[in-house]
Amino acid sequence: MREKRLSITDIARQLGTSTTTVSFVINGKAREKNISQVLIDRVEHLVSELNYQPNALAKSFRTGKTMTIGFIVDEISQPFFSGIAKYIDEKASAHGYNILFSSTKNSKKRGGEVLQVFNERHVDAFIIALPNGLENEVKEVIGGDVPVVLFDRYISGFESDYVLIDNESSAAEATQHLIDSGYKEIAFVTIETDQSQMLDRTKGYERAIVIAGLNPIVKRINYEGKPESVAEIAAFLQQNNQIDAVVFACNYLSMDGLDAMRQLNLKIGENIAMVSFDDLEVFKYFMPSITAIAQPLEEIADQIMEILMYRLTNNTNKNKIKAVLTTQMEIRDSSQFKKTSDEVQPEALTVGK
Amino acid sequence: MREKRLSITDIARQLGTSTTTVSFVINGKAREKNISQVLIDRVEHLVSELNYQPNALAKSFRTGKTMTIGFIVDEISQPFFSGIAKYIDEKASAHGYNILFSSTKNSKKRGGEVLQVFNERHVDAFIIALPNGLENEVKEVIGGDVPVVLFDRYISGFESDYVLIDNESSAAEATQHLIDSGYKEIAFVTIETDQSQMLDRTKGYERAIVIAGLNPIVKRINYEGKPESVAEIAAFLQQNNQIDAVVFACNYLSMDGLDAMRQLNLKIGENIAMVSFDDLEVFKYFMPSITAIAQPLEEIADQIMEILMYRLTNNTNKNKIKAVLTTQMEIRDSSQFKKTSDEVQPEALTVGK
DNA sequence: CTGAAAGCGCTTACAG
DNA sequence: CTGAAAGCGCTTACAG
Repeated sequence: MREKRLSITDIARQLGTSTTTVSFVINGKAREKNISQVLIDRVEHLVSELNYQPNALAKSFRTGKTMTIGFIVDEISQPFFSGIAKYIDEKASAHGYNILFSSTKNSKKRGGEVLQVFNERHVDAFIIALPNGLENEVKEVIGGDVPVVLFDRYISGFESDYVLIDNESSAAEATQHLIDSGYKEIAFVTIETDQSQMLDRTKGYERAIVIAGLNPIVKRINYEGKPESVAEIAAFLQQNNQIDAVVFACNYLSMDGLDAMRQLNLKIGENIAMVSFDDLEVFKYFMPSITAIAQPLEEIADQIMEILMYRLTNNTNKNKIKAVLTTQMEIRDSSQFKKTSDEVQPEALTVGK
Repeated sequence: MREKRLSITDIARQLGTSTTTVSFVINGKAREKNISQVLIDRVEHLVSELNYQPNALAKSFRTGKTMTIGFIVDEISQPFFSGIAKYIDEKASAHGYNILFSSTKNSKKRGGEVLQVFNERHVDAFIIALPNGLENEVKEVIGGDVPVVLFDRYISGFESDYVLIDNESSAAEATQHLIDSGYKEIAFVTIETDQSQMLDRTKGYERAIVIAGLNPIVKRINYEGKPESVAEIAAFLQQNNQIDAVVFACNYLSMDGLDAMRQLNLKIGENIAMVSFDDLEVFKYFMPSITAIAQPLEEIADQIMEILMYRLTNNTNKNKIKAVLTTQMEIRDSSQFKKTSDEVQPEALTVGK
């Protein structure tokens, strides 16, 4: 099928006209180029009769546009990223764009390579959750003429279009919710990182704790792998057994925390409360269900695509666009009002296994 | 940066040689084409000095190869598909390929469009979880000269390379496990579909049930959306309250089932046992943890890529390759040996909200 | 209003 | 051993 494909020359020849005319008609520039209606009709008729499809490769080569968007994230299989990917794909497809994706594994080296490869492929735009330390590569590789929208995290001092959520106030809200529910020893589990979203979440937690006159208890995991993380969280909770509530700073930490608490035989909602930053569908079905800060995935994707489409059609405005979206706290059973010790049903401890 | 790019002509001119020679050297054909070592060295030296990168678009246009693989699934955000995507990306990147993805939303129409668009973009190969009814489109659009590997499901009578799992025996094994654990009224919840993987899973369930002399109880959800599905499952469980165990045929049904059981206040592992076809990380941390059939994601991706690389380098072998992988049943608490009624702790019913 | 033609940056058959 | 040149299928400045 691919071999016998028609070219624009075939169409022009059959019509006794020029490729110029055919090209103009096909690309909807007929009016603007003052092609006569008769010719337009003849071209359109033959094109649809022969089901002629222009060769996208030739077109890309000629115009430099690939109708492709590079989507670069830490790991595509993380629910947050695959959720964003879903909506980005929907919206990009509607505009005739397709998504080329790759995961950086949170590695600067791998991130640089992906950036380079996608740039060589001439993607028309980039959507990136950028690993730290890659600012120069982004600037250099992309060289200013390709639209880039960063999301999930920002690089301070790095000018770019951004779509973010209000991490600080969301974390503060989650913490305040635990305070309001009567918890006094509220820990915050995050990762050892300089990624902005994690720092801002920590800041929000600390702000709420300090205002309430409580002691901040922050645990920073040096993330090397799931088993290590689970062990570290378990050790932390064991060594600080005064802790009555935990805010986990992102969904994989919440997961690791659930594993740790299970291993320690801690009963969520009984011995310990928790809130997860990032919601997952399952959290609703957990016993008890898990309170979570839900990021507005579709809205994030919407904003990203809106900015991108704007840049793609009109990149003269050099003012950077920064969208900061709000989150939604889904209050569930894991953060119920704190039971005093005599309210705890002793038999509860025997159940759930 | 993009504007001032060097072309192969620049290199040739600076070297006083021809583009032919430069092209041969760059593409590693220098030896084969008997280019003298002196010339090779001079070309390589200048290329690396100027950091010359061939224009990928020109190359694709000329050769028809895009070093791109089209990855088409129902929905990229489903954990099974994003998990496969993760490994496919890793392996494809290692071979210099990148992944263009799109979701079909399980729609024949949308699937056909994606197929068409990716084909026009000249992807070098396709990896597809094919919606039913799209066999002709695949055949027509792809036209036989582009490698295609189908996964997750097969289309009976449609010859192609496949990577599948042994759905029937996996479902039989899961069912048998429930039988062995003392359950007698074991239901199977699937969707109304003619997709092979779901039919095979149903077959496996029925086989085990019949051999054990039990009554098959199959519920087929006409999947229209999550709330409807949850409601249907809930109604089904309520109307058939003799059911003491359920096998859910895929991960989103397991999720919906968890929601339904929660609404009915059924305690998993107490009032009702369950096994999920498809494992999720969270199932390990559930209270109780959920027994699941785990598909070997990385192995599936490995097989897909192995077949693809074989086809991409040597597509003369017309015999189709069919890989059928085995699953792993992760036995957890949701399918514990059935408690007799006096063993059930009555207070359990008051816990978990 | 329309067409002849150059040119994008490669690859490769062909000639010597 | 090496190079001049055609050609892939488009787009578009230019001429009329």
